[in-house]
Amino acid sequence: MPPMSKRFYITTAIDYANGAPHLGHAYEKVLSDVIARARRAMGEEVFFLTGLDEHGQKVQQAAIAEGKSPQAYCDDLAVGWNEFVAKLGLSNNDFVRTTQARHKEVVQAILSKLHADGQFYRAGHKGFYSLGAETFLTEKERLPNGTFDPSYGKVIELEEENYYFKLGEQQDWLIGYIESNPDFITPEYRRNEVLGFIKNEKLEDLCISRPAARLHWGIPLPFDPSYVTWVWFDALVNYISIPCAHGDPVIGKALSVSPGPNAPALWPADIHMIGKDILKFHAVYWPIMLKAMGLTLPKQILVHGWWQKEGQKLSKSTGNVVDPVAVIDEWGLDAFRYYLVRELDIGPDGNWTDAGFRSRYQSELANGLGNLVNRSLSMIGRYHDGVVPSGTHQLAAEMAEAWTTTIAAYRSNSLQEALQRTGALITRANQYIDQTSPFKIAKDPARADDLNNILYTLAEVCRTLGVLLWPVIPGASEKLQRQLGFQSVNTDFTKPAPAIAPGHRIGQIFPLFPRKDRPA
RNA sequence: CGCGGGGUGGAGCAGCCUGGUAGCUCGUCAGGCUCAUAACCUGAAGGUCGUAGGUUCAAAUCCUACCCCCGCAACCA
Repeated sequence: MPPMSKRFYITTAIDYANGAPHLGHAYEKVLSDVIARARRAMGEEVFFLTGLDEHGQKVQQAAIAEGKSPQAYCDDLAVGWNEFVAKLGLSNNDFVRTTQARHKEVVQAILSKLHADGQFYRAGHKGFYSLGAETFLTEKERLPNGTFDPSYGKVIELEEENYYFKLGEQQDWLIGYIESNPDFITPEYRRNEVLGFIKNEKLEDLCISRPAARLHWGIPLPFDPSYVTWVWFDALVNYISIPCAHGDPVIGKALSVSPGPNAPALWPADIHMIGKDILKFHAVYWPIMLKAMGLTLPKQILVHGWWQKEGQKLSKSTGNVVDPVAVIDEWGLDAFRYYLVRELDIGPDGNWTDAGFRSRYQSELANGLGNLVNRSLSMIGRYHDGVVPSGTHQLAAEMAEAWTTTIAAYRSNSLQEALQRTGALITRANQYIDQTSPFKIAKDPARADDLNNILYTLAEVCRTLGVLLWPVIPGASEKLQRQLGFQSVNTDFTKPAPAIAPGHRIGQIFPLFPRKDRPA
């Protein structure tokens, strides 16, 4: 066995276990999955991690409200989230839950190490505390007359001691790091946002504990069990606790844990995929935590935007939501994944419209890709008894162009562009059919060679489309390749698919994306 | 001055970093084709690229100011 090389390690943020999954969760997971699949297609070994953040006050309260123990509450939720992951067709290699022993052990090991290193100190804080919301209130929440909104219930002045992480005086090196690593935070405007923040504000030390008397649903501080760990110090650690559990040597060394045999090398992460709402935690706190632990920083924090629905903010209270499961059930997983990737580049906010979804499905998937494959294969069936003829590839240049540019786009995480590049080949092939008119040539036996060239060319184009689209629409890619008569699905970007052998017989033909002209 | 994003033909978007014929999907109009999922192809109409200045031989793209829309604002210890 060759030594395990560094794998491409990609994570999603872990979702907070206080409700059902929605479009935003689906989006981040699909983007990550497409990148993970594309990297595998490029021949890299990939480790793709997603999971659940299960500690915290809201979870504790929700559990009490349902009359369950917090763990039972989380266990029940985790079942639903795992079903969701399967529904999205994710190719994740693990699923972390922060209540798992393998995670908690690492969090405690880190806390012990940092405590021993003198990174923490204990101090008091005095302020207004809401008994109802179980949180300290700030001056911003104070009404002009000095009182607080009645929704906070009884508010008392409280003084409390907690543990703090020495975050201050850390910003100089971080500024330097971000400035000298332009790809660390992507897109660029998010990087600028972080730089603006840490240049203009003094970093305060970070409170990393909560008294267990107030919040017991958390990981106890190993050096003071009367406190539990602040949720972010718990949640962010999942990115290294799971590699550690798999035996990652770099993390093992930092935490003095010996790696197992055949342990995969994962850290540093290649991509942390996150939403713009948690940028500060990932771009400021997390790097400082890692440095304190003696670990290198992740290679890239990739920040995606948020969806609106019909130009309005997604909101449960107004019912302005997109239910990913309902969309998948109605339109299919591939159509759902395709729309998310095609409609919105990673970074900006996007707008989900039902009309837009229907339009992309109809024009690009059904009439574009689906119909091209269908008409191509149907002609091979009709004019050549379902056997791909040998011939000259007449769109070789265009196909090579699509191949190269699509893969380059995947490599730079420009997923939207990847689909546009592939789409250009679909358009070109449809033009080609019209220009060459194989359906006319087929009537003239003297032009059999011309016909063979066309049918062969179309078969090659269709197969290439199947390979290039696999990361985004794996289901349709597999169906396409099966219709082409291939038993095993080609998902290899490292070299163009081998020329279809003479005598190759296509499979059974059926529409890849059936049109939906009338309500079902 | 809290932070951030955006304003590109009727709709939704790309292009902006690395200035140099304004691109894509849909829609509209007119043709063509018939292999195919009433699909496909061609052509046309339609844009002062938010406004005003500036830099430049040249600005959607760089700079400045302004207007308008939108999101975020925390377990804020």
